[in-house]
Amino acid sequence: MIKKKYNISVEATLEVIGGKWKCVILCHLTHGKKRTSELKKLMPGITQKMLTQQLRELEADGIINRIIYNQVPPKVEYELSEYGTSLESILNSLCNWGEQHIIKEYGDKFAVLEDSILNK
Amino acid sequence: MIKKKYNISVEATLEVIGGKWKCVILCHLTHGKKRTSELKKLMPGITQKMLTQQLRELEADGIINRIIYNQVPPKVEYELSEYGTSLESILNSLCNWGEQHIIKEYGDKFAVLEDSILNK
DNA sequence: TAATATAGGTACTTTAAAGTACCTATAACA
DNA sequence: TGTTATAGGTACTTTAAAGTACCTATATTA
Repeated sequence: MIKKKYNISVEATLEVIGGKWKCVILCHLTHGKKRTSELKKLMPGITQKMLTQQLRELEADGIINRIIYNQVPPKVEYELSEYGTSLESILNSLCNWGEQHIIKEYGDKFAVLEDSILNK
Repeated sequence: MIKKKYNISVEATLEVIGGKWKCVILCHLTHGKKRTSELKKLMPGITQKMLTQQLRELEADGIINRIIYNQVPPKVEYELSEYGTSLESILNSLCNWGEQHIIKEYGDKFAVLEDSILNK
């Protein structure tokens, strides 16, 4: 374990949930455990490689659990770990803020949020 | 104004506060307004260019105010705007989570947080 | 007169993040 | 037999983020 120096504690948070995809993945997982293929459908823009890569990193940081079912074709599910749930309120706040921001910028959210996620 | 499509609202949040520096800058500004040179001291790793660039973007998104004093040498201060304060609780949570995470990973925060920020 | 402090601009380069393409395994089923 | 579904690995390439180096202005002070 290499001891890094941080100038402010938020840097440690960003190491864990920073980047383009991790918050998105985690927000989806706040709504319950998901299979890899479900996550892919929820995130049309992500590639297989990036999805697995981000999931591996989140797993390594203890944020999510990987549940492997021994069957063919393979089935794997991901869920927030107990530690991961300590991020839940932050993730919800980030989502809510985004929604309000969209409303502020565009008037209503229906104009810019994909139908797929509004019909939930 | 180009209408973007988001697959999840948190993407809108990340557009505003994502990246390596914005959360750090904003966390510092939650403790009150700061001059450019103060921010540079608080963030030894950031370059002049990145700092100004990030500040410009945050200003463009309405998150911070830029206060210009007409004097030489120049004096400019940055503060959270009224809209920016809607992020305050998120920023505090992100800092607190990071601190807890550091403690979890390293046992105590003194080992990895720079002295400069602990002696506050 | 020349140095200092402050804030910032700009062209260019480097690095890290992300993406593309192609590969694996295997049971079930048509 | 060969196609499908699922999850994932890997080498390589592209792109965007970040960094480097060097430039500006001007009142004040030594």
